[in-house]
Amino acid sequence: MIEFEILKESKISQARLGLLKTSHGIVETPCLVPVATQAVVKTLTSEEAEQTKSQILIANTFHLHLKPGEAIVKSAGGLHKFMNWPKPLMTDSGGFQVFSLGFGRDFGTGKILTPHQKLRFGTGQEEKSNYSIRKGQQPKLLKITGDGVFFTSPLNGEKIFLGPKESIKIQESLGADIIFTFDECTSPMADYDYTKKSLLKTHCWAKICLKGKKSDQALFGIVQGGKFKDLRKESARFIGSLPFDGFGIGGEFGDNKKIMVEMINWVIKELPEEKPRHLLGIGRLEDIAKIIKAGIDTFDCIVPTRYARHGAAFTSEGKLDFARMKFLKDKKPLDKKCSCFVCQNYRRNYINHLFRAGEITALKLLTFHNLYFFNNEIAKIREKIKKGKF
RNA sequence: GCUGGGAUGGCGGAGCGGUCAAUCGCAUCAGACUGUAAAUCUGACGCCUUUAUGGCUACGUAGGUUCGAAUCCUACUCCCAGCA
Repeated sequence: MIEFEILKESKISQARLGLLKTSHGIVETPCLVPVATQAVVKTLTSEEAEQTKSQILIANTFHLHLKPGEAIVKSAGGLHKFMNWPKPLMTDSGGFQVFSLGFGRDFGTGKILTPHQKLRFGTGQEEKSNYSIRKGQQPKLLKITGDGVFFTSPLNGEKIFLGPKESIKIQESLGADIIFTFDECTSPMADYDYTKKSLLKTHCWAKICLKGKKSDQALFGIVQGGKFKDLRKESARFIGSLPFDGFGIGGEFGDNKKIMVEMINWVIKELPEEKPRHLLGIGRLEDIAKIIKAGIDTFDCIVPTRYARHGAAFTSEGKLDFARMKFLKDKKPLDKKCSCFVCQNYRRNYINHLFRAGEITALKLLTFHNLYFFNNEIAKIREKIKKGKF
């Protein structure tokens, strides 16, 4: 079980300062939840992940079900022991893979359409959008049914069925502190009718998850509804009315950032104030301030970690690309304003050399720094909320 | 000195008569990445031109054969291997 204590609510925004108390420790919110899909923050040991000031991680039900299988994790004493992470953990339900291995894969889009993709595909709202996903349509490699989803394993092509009951059962075996309902994350290309039908399914699954859960883990219900205001509000009202321990806001966020913040506003008004709100899969640096101001308590995002592996360092000077040769002659620390161990001990020329030489340590150093940097930026925001300045 | 092999864009290396400004890899540059099929993907990469089914210069050097040569022939220069 968890307890959520709101320490302070901002008077100038919807932001709030809180404590999310779990049996594995307390999370100060607002807070980034780094992604540990396969029970690891890629490139880091759990000890290193802790040193980045990360307070809580999120692992993935679908991927851990495939490999190594929840039985292995359970017999190891649960996820915390398995990965030697003593702090709080979340598991995502596998609902995102309904999108990422489905329509996301088919059309090559993420959950926010880029301007280029918008031009190419339309948004699903326009009548003439040739590529919008309509009611009854199925992804190429998945079959989405009323009971759950038949996946094609990306590892070996095997058929895998995951529904609300299966997801909860797996998440109980994994043993995270906070688990999520099994949902369908919809595509930004889904039209109104598709989204509405999907929403009803997600709602039905949410009830099954709630009913099927036997453990004392905290269960968060997930709000869907895409970019459509009435559906978002309907979903928030419905999911918000159920006795969940907290709420996830998931799904697509249209084709621009303004809409994203607007959508969060629609949803949050309908959710019980006293419970924690988790925004699923959003967390670029430029988004973080906005979503916290909109009232988000926790959010997970692959940006600090994946971008690191692609050579990007987020610093007080902006985003630096360590795939570029120019840093070979740069003897400055990665970020002179950062106090992480990478910035204290290593210089840009060396990190650049390692990255360009294909050395895995470069990925570790950049991952470590990026997480530390993100966590630090968010700590500053918490400080501002405390002082009434955010 | 003789015999054999070779010289291709920043590098490595394909091509062996036309569809070749030249496969591919590396390097370089640019872009993408938001509940991780992601240490990944996309694009540019002789010069000029905003674009092209555009122009120019190119496959060691100099000639030649041919309607047409990176590709065939001759000479030269250099490199490599084996033998003296």
